[in-house]
Amino acid sequence: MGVIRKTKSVKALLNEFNKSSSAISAKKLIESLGSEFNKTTIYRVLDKLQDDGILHSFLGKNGLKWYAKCNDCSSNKHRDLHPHFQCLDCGKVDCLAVSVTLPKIPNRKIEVSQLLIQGKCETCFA
Amino acid sequence: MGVIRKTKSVKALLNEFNKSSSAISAKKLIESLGSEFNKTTIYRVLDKLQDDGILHSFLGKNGLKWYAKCNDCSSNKHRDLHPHFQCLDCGKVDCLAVSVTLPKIPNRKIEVSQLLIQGKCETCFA
DNA sequence: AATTTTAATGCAACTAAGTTGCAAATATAA
DNA sequence: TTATATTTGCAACTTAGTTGCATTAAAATT
Repeated sequence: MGVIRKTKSVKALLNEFNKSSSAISAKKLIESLGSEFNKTTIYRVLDKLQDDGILHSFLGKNGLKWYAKCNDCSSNKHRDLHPHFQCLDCGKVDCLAVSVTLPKIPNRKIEVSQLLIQGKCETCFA
Repeated sequence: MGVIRKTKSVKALLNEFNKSSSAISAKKLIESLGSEFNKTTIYRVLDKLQDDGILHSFLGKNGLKWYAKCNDCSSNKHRDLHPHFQCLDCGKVDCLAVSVTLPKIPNRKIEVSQLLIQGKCETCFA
């Protein structure tokens, strides 16, 4: 919730997410920006952008952490179901603009949900 | 697909999964069986049991790997949607006996899906 | 039952994503 | 411009999971 400062690293990261609407893994961001910024900084800025509701995160293949711009999500709560699609061939991950209805689960309180769909993307599905 | 041998480690692991129907993390299994078997062995047996369709795996909180007994899943393909519920308080994970309908996604081929629901379980939801 | 074959195991060293503490640097407020 | 609070880099660390290889133990063959 902190006041986020417009530092070089914040700008650089936001810029990456504005280039395309795909999700980007922390690993990838460190590959592309790691010579300019320390990986600790990258992790911390991503964290902060998530806290501020600008990005949301989820786990992809192999437990890698991915981030994507929040579109519909309210800034501080992430209660909605985020379906993500990861291509098992090229590794690309997209947020799907589709809503999924959760099953009714009695006696439990749902706080977050994560739906990861894996397969072949438009490009790799020949 | 290899012929799986009935070794001590295989029996011990199967025994753990027969004790309860909850999912168990690899980490937990290493904690409870790690003095008797090497962690490498545990990881390898889990892998093999998965290959043979006896267990299935998925990623929980923090990207930790969890395993659970396969009930409805066909032995070699895991195309069905497996909803899992992880309690954010006590950490317990259960396979939900609920079916979830996947959205239609044109031009992509769905191979696996994973739905992780997080919140408070029956016990922790007071 | 003894031997051969093949798969399973232990060990130690490694990999890699992500984290932590702290001193130095930088952005913002005063 | 100075004071304050946040951000950064660095190096060292944590930890889940993996790899190669020599040894051991199942199961198949004789």
